[in-house]
Amino acid sequence: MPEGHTLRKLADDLTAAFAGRRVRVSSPQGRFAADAEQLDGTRLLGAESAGKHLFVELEGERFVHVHLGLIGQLDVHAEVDEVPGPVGAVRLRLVTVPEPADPRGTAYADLRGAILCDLVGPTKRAQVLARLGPDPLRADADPDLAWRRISRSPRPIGDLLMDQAVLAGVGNVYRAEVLFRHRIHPLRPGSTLRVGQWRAMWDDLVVLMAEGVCTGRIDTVRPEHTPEAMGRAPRRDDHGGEVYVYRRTSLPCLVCGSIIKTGELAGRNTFWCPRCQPKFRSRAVRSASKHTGA
DNA sequence: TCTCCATGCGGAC
DNA sequence: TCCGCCTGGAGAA
Repeated sequence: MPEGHTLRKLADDLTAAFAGRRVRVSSPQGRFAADAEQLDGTRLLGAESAGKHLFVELEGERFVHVHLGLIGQLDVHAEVDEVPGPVGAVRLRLVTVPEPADPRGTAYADLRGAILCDLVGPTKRAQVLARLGPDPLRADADPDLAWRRISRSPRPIGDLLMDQAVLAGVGNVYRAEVLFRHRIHPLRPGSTLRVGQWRAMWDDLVVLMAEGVCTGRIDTVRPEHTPEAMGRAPRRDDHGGEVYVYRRTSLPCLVCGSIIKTGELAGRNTFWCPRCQPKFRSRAVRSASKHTGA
């Protein structure tokens, strides 16, 4: 279940296992069959991720554009002795072709359940990239582009962080966690943030997501809040990482002990601590309430 | 064994 | 705004 760090790791794994090698391309499920036939036997040049999008480049300026959506998965296997028969609905399968000059073992990759699997050219690829906001995992990303959108928008920051045109690669877990780490309520309007708060969140995402690429999990708790440091049981969850608020509804905040709240934002559940992330009140409201005692 | 829900998004309405 | 995608883990039955 992917946020940007998952896609980056998949792109790296695909590149390591397949780059420069000729591949058999098939679609056992059949939905990509016509495109697979066109690509079969060509050389795979590499893979890259942008936000939650993955592009696998093959000879002839052709790219397989993949988006895993919520339930898609891509399994990459390097150096296997034998390629097993496809299990389940495999939309796309890549298998390396042995070549005498290449001593590496066979690699294969299976794609299932993806929301998107299209064969595209460089123009379409460029269009997809142009629609995306800066990706904290890309060295060429410009956080000021995101700030321009955020600082002008009345939309809640929790909504803006999930908007891939504003910021690419952040999903529901990183959204909830980075807002907690910076003590920002998810409903706070983007236009009320200060630039320093945004830059701090961006810098944090750059580090957190890079760690996620290395570990394959989303860990966001600081050293003093790890299970070891606090003497508490580690989290047992399908994503495996240690987090402050994500899916911790009704549990006590690791920092202050308040009960974690949940609510829907941008069509998804989000989570926050009511004490660590106080509801934002504008200067005008604070000033008025000071006078009225509210 | 069944049912629900989930790190997401595009398209129909 | 809802539904489809059609996987897989958790908890209910």
